[in-house]
Amino acid sequence: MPELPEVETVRRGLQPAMEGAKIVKAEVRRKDLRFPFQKDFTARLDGQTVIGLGRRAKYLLADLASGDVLLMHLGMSGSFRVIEQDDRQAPGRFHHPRSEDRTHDHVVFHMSSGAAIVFNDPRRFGYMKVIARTALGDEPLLKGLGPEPLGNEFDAAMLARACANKKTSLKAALLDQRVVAGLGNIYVCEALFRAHLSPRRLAATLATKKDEPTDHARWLVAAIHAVLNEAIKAGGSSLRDHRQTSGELGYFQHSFQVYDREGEKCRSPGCDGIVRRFTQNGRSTFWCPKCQK
DNA sequence: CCGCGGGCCTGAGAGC
DNA sequence: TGCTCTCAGGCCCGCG
Repeated sequence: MPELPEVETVRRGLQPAMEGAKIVKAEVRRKDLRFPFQKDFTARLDGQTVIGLGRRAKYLLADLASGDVLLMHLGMSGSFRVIEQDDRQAPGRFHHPRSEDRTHDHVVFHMSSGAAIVFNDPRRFGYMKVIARTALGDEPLLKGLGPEPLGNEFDAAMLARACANKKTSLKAALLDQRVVAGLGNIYVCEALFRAHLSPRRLAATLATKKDEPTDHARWLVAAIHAVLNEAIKAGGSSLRDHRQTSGELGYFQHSFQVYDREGEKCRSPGCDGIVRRFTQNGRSTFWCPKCQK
């Protein structure tokens, strides 16, 4: 499911239920998600107070009082929902994708407040792992990640430098988590559209020969900032699986300009182009050939 | 080192 | 209705 705005939406939804609360018991309902659970996974969570809930790229990180960090990734289809104590008696009251089908509820955190936090993931591309906070810097899953797109370090100069020696397309470069961490297929398509840049353009064209950022790099950074901030404000995009932790839908999908709009009219003012789709590195790219150059 | 394609899973939707 | 096929928001790994 989830790109940065969806993960951030989930983080904000989980925060009130997790921060300051204790995980009385962690329940794991199968032996693996994408990877097998660590042998001591539940033992390291049981009885732990959650100090804070953060996000790095598409990862959620729960800081525990023990000094461990619980690392969580939603994969393609992972979702969390928070069931308040009052609602646990009446499960029909909250909405959830496939709300009748609890088959894919793989992990439950039973919290000291009486709330249950349930992780559901049909495709099981998601995963969870407990690591020592002191080992965060060596964690292979996080090690290669580029800058946060909404962080201070990410600007046109940095993006240009990261792309300067790339031999690949702009689309592929923005999907590369080493270049910038947190974008996925939807928001890359949308950002390129807003910047009026072709997904086929070479990534290296964002930099001059002296590795200085071009105006295109500046447009693109502005477009990335705008689309992510707007999407977060909208609670993310709900296509198939993404829900907020309350069960509510995000609504940024109504603001898509190109994603999933193949054959429809370009929404750029004054442009009469048609949105097209093609495959790049095995993924669908949506764009307007008329106003993205 | 880099870039690409395959594979991991299940479910939804299209077409027959 | 039901089968088969394609596709899906991510990321690791092995290959050239």
